[in-house]
Amino acid sequence: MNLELTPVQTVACCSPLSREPLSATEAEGIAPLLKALADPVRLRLMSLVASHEGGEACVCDLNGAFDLSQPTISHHLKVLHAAGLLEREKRGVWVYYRARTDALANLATLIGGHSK
Amino acid sequence: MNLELTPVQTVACCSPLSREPLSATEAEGIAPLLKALADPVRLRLMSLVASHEGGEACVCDLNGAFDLSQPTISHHLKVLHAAGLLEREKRGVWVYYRARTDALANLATLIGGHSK
DNA sequence: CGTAAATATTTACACTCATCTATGTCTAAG
DNA sequence: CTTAGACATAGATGAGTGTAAATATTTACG
Repeated sequence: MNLELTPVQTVACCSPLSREPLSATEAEGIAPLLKALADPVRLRLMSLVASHEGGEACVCDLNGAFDLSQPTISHHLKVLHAAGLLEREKRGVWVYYRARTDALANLATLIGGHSK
Repeated sequence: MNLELTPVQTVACCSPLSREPLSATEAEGIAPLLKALADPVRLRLMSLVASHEGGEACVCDLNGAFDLSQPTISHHLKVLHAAGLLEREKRGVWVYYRARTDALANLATLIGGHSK
């Protein structure tokens, strides 16, 4: 039912914001990625995972950092995963999330346009 | 009525996502900036303004690029301005918007963390 | 002053979203 | 098989958001 390619692929295919105008389809591909990051809880989740030892963290590590219910954290992780910003891997009873640093780097290049 | 500091100032004061965990207050300061960008129309608006000749564009230049009513474009510009991503300057009958490239650069550094 | 043009504000509404509670699924251990 | 723990899903609710229509504000020019 979904005809879109993953946001991660989308963000890698266009020049920085200030170089040339974004097309409508490009913008519609990138916006979901930013929308996934545009939440305080998800920002902290990304930061926690990305800065965690080994570049990964299990949900049990993350739940404690927030004053939110476990399903809420699970929901936010799902959003970040759906956007392609987090990778999931189940090991035994635990689920580990790893940050997609390439996606973050591409996004940063698109926004800041520091080089290419 | 608003007791918060501008998001532009907020984003400049913390290390990249993958260096150390974001605090709750930091995340709440940065999220509005991303939320302002997390819309296809606003992304294109930022791109149009930033890539326009002279780094600025008047609303009359922007309205035509979209299939939306003028008040809607005005609304989106207001959101970007409130977030500190656009500067406003009225010259005669026209209003010119200029992209806050420093804010974009800071945001990119925070997300991508390419250096410091 | 009066009119026209450029842009902003207000109001209203449909839609999305963040969160909770309750429940389900999977894995490991007795 | 049963029980417990880790994580996900489902459904509900209240708050927020994108859009349009109508209206207001500002500026330029006769």
